[in-house]
Amino acid sequence: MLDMEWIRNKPDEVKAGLSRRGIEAPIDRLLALDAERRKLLTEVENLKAERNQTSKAIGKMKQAEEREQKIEAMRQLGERIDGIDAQVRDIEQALNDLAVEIPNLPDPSVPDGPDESANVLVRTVGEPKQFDFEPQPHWDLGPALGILDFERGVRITGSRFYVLKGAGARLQRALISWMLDLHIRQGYMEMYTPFIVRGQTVFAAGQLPKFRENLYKDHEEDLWMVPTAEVPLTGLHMDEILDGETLPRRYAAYTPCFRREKMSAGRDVRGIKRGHQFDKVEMYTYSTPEDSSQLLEQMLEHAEEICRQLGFNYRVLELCAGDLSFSARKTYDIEVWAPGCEEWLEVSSLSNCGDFQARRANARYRPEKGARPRHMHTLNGSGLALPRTMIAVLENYQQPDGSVIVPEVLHPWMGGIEVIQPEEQV
RNA sequence: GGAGGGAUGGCCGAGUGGACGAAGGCGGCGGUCUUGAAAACCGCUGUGGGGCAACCCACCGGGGGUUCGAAUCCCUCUCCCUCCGCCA
Repeated sequence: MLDMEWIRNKPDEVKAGLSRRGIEAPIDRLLALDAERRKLLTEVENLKAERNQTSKAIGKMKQAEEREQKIEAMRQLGERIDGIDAQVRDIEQALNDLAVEIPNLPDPSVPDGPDESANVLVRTVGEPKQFDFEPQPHWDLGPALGILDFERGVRITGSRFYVLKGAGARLQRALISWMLDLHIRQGYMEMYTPFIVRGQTVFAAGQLPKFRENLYKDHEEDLWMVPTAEVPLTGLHMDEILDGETLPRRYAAYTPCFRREKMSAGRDVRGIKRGHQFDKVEMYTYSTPEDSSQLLEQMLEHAEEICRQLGFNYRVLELCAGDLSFSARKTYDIEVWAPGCEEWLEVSSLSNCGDFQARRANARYRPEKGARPRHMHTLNGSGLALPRTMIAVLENYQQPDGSVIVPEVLHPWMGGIEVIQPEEQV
């Protein structure tokens, strides 16, 4: 949610920012409603002041005649007040309906561009791994090793679901544990959150009301399955006022993520790259407005550390204005090279959302004792998305015989498995 | 799922429809006293909105209603607690 006061004072800047995203928001309509709202508010508040004052006096009146006369006058005044109040409510509803659909403004440092083709390559780290044989894609490797089962996933649930088996399931769990432990060393507090949340929480993160069709929802209750840990972590401090000295606060959480992705049916159908359910370890930071830019760079570094320790060849992209997601004002993506399916896989997306989500969540902090509360800034970033990390591990560490070497950093969690060999009896 | 009880300011805890934005206590901040500290005493101590100065409006879990006037009465929803049932 954008700051109404800012829209009122700098409408041209707001329009310019939104047009960089390729969006023409109804700012003028918003301003007209806002002016009307304030006009009516001033009017009705004056009437209420009069009513309050007279009602107080009525309580002390002795003469029945004067008393009755005033009561009648106030009854009529009350009707006028009710009428104007109803108008104000309608206007506020209309105002809100418009405001909640307007995306965040891009940070001034974000490059121009209409879509992903204009994203800027920040750096590439490492070289594509060289093989003296033809590297296989994971959708061949995994089933051959008996650690990845598409047929049974489809049988249980439907298309785009799969089962990880044996060392495959264990490898994913090892990645989760290792990444969480690394994030703890990087200064994050590990969190375990609910995986289904109320609509208000989804709204706070920005996925509602606009992206309803991408979410799974309980059929009779207002409960939604999380599309990312970003959602419960944004909800964590809803309606709170935190002590400024406790910022920044860094949280890391493992959650499954559920996405209907109706829009993307037909894309990336092969393999485990894009499913309706996937696991992710997420980093999240609450910060002051002053620190958030620098903290985004830090979180990027923290995610890159994972890629480096896994020995990946990866690249960092900065998203252009037209490719930013709804709540973000600046975003970096990290992509790793998968030699089997021969593509760059987005394993992480790190965003500074500024005060956009905090405003929707009413999450504030007090800079110092006695000072007025301000909205915090929120930042989120994957560290990392599991299926794509699994793809990169399998495809980069494969050997000519189809076995896969387990990266050394994961050994403590693999129970002695250093090479994944074909499983028996699966 | 069934029965009952509750929800008040940072916390605890009062509150007969008009004197309550709300007693009292705790905590916090400032001051007096003191060489310093403690104690004692005095004062201040919520959020949002409109004007953006004085001031005004709203908020006592959420929403709706009764009334000239609601923390206080009515309806409804949510959440919490206790007991029973069921379960991991």
